[in-house]
Amino acid sequence: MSYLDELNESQRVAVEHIFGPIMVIAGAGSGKTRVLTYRIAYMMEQGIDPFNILALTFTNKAAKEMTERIGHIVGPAEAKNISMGTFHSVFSKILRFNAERIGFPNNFTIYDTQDSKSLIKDIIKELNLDDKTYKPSMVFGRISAAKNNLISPEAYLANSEIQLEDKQARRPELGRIFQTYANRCLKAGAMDFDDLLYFTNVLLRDFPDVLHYYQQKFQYILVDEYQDTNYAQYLIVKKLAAAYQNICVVGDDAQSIYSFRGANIENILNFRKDYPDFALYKLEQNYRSTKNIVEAANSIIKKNKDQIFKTVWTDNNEGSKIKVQRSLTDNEEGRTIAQAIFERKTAEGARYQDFAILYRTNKQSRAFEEALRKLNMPYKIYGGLSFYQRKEIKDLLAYFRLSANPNDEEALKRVINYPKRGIGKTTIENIIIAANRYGTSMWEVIKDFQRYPADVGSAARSKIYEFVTMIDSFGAELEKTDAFTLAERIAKSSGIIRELLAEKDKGPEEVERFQNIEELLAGIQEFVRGAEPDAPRTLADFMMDVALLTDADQDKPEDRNHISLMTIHSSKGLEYPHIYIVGLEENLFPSQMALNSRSELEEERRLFYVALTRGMRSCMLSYATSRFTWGQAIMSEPSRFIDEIDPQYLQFEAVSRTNNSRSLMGSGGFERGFSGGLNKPLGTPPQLRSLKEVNKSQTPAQGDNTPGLMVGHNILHDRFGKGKVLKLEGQGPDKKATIFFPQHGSKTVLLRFANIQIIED
DNA sequence: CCAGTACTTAGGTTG
DNA sequence: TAAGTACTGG
Repeated sequence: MSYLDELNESQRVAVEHIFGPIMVIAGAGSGKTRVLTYRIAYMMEQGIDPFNILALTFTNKAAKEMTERIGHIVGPAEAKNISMGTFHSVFSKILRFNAERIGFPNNFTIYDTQDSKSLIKDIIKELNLDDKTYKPSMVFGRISAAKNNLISPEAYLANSEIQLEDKQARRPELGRIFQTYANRCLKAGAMDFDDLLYFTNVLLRDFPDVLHYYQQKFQYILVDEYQDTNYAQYLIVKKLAAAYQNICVVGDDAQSIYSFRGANIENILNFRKDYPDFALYKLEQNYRSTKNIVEAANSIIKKNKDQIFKTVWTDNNEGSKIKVQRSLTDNEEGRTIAQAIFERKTAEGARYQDFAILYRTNKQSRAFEEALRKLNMPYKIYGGLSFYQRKEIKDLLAYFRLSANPNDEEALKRVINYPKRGIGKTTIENIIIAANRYGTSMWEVIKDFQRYPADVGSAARSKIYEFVTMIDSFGAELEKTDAFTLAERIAKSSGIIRELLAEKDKGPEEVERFQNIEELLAGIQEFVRGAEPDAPRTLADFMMDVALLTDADQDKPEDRNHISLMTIHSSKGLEYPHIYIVGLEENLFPSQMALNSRSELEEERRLFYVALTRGMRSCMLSYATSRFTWGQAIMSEPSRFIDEIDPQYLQFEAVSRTNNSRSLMGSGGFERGFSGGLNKPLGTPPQLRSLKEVNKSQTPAQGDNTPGLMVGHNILHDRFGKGKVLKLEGQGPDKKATIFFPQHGSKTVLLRFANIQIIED
């Protein structure tokens, strides 16, 4: 067993201790992943069936890498049989097997945050609540927190403490929104991210046979990043492990940075209570970073009160000191860092992938992006708006979702009138009203207006009928056709491709949109092609976990030669030879919102600790003295975290490198400020405004502007040019025509307004 | 019904 | 600044 020789003493003990509860407290860079992979490989060599192993990781990427590494030791075929993945992905699979038990279809949709917020927004409107007191993101946050603590809507409403709290905060209707939201998700056959945990717990709580089945299946459980699990995750793991108690949790309290989504450091303490005879191992030797970095990080984390005592140390070289870099503006910071990377790369012959720029908030990426592009250095931004969040992708996915689960309300609302097919806002609102009245989904209503009468005109009904027929026809193909063929067909016959093609010559963004659709289709093709002979590879299969994918997951090894830009949160678990922690300013890092309490500030400090410990050989800290926020330059002070590092590990570089002729004038930021002032539109003078209002009185023709217009006529429109009349409908002032314009596609216009001439040809 | 424009307002991190 | 909504003219 050669790999055991690659472990130090404490690592080896943790690997070989495979029965009973154990906790591994693993300092940053101490070989935690190595312990986990070797432990699983070791278990399998001891004869444990991979089917009986459950390994929960924090990201899909970590799961994938670990599966690969275990595969190298025990063989890929065997490694594949381990249940390894994020909580969300493993639980979503369990839920799909058992969905009908809890009243969901097994092809339930997973709502992403966007979907959830959009639904909440609609509900707030429907309940006639003020959307200023009930801001969708705040409401969503409350609901999410409730679910992470396994509080049902009913329990929420019944809990007098919560109710009092909401009343005092002047949002007494939160419980009702929560209840409505849960109801609508159920009707839509949809779960949000939190539901994946919440309902897994319900399933295991209410169905002893299911619990028993999974307890028998998962006789050996490993949990990575245990410090970032929330109450729901804690309880589920506890239930699953109850029968055999072969549970190994690995974590580092110093790297707990997800309390905002319910992560609870108490779980570490609870572990001691739940398994009093547990074994505790500490991994304290850091193999990743220089002495300077390790010591600097230690000197920071020492300032926190809440922590489990441990001493992280390293045998590595001392390394260079941590440079502190000041810039005048955020844009100059971008140039300075890009320049610094360029110089180091040249001096050391380093590769691009050796560098990472880490920031607190996604929006900071811009300055670096621009600077790197100017210097022609390849970079990749992780996080932010992911591929699957882009509008055009979500639109197409909405069609896929509808095909698999037509009750999916968010998908339906998204595409029932996209591309435009003349189903307007009022129509959609009335469908929702009807659906609510009959306690059913929007789809059921539009499928059968006889059964569920709705206030929808006959013109709209016929268009809806066409839409329903189309979705039905897609649905009928789901099981018969492979994912790629069907996806392509949907893209075409939904009109999305036509829509994007028509806009393609508008500009580079439109071209990119079209390419994104092509990329998605190519991805589906690969999904089908990469399938094992008898594995199901339908579009529904593809859709199963699309909602759970992130950008980092589709990172291909071949194109890794770039500088990485990401938030510190998403850098967790990664390492880079050279890192640049930027935007170290008060109110940005630590975030202004974290200044209210000690515990929040300590979490920011842990975040800084995580950032520092990503670095292997060098680390630079950077801040700017002024920064653009919402179009205004705001002065900023260096972060307290810089002062908190023992100065013996720091080297201050007071003068900015790019402080050359160009920036004397006041670099980027100020330039922007100036031109902003100069180009600022003068604003509409009051006189003009009132003139416009006068004009209003002499507005449009009461009736039809183009009498005698018939279907089939060729016409000339003042904006869209030549076209052919396809359809006429409505009477008097509401009379409208659907006209096909070769250059613009088909449009519906009100004849009262449209400037149309009939032409002969 | 559609498209262009004026106005408002964002608090941050992620599966 | 940038995105999202409300308004308005055709």
